[in-house]
Amino acid sequence: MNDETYTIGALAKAADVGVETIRYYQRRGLLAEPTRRRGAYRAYGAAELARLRAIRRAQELGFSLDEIANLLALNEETDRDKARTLAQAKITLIEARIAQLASMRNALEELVDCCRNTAAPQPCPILKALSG
Amino acid sequence: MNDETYTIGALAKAADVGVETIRYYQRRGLLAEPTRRRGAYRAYGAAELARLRAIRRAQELGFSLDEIANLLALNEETDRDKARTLAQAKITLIEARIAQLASMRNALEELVDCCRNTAAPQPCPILKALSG
DNA sequence: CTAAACTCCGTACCCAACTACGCAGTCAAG
DNA sequence: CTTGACTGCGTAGTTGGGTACGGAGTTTAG
Repeated sequence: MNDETYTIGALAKAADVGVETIRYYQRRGLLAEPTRRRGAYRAYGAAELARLRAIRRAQELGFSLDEIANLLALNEETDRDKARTLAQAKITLIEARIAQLASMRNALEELVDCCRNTAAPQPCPILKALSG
Repeated sequence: MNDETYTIGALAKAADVGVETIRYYQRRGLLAEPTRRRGAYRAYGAAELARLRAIRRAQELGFSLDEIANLLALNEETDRDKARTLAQAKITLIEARIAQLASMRNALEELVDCCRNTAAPQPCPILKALSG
């Protein structure tokens, strides 16, 4: 366990993911199957750690694993346009989702306000709105 | 097919859901199993149609089927506080999700802007940000 | 009366991204 | 050299909200 090679467990700890997650990424083709060390254990290096961290960063930006596979296959110099297009498309989707959530929130707030401003014998405006 | 009873297919069409969705809601306990008409077919009425519509409205407000089951079990007069509490909690969750999405969008926009403002020989800032 | 359309039921499958399980083989410390 | 942790592998289960399938039986229009 020097600074060049990790077992799967050490890599998982370093990248703060589960061992099964790494195996899963390999099955999905998101992470290359590494060379095997003595015996049959996988041996990983700094490149795999960096890639796992890149996957996590991309996830935090909202990309799916399929999209991440595409992104990470791009060339940093020659595929700038492709990367920007993918990012822009993701922004559009995120904004659509935000708008949808905002309209849910507004509708709910209206109902809650209405509920607060009417007295007890009247039926609940929230439940009323649902039932018809 | 008069105006009092529906077969499952007619009800599905009236509520704009699939036949399988109705059967699924019954399995989940969200919709009561109706009395059977002549033969072994289910016979539905206006109450079931109203309930399906209520389920769809609640879904549009962001509630899960489990939450909807709870909501629809509430009494419109005596459970006002419970309904308001549930709605308020949902608003809080929605706002948290919106904040998360907004921060994704901001990070992506920063990268896209950066990408647009740097020239071709430099590596793509988006891909750079991912890889480290 | 027959054929089409509908309904019955249970069960399996879909999406995404894991997570769990079980048992055999391997490795490192004492 | 043993013990216990770790790893290998394939397969199955999770969540949520359904959808699809297949082989019955039922209904209804012509």
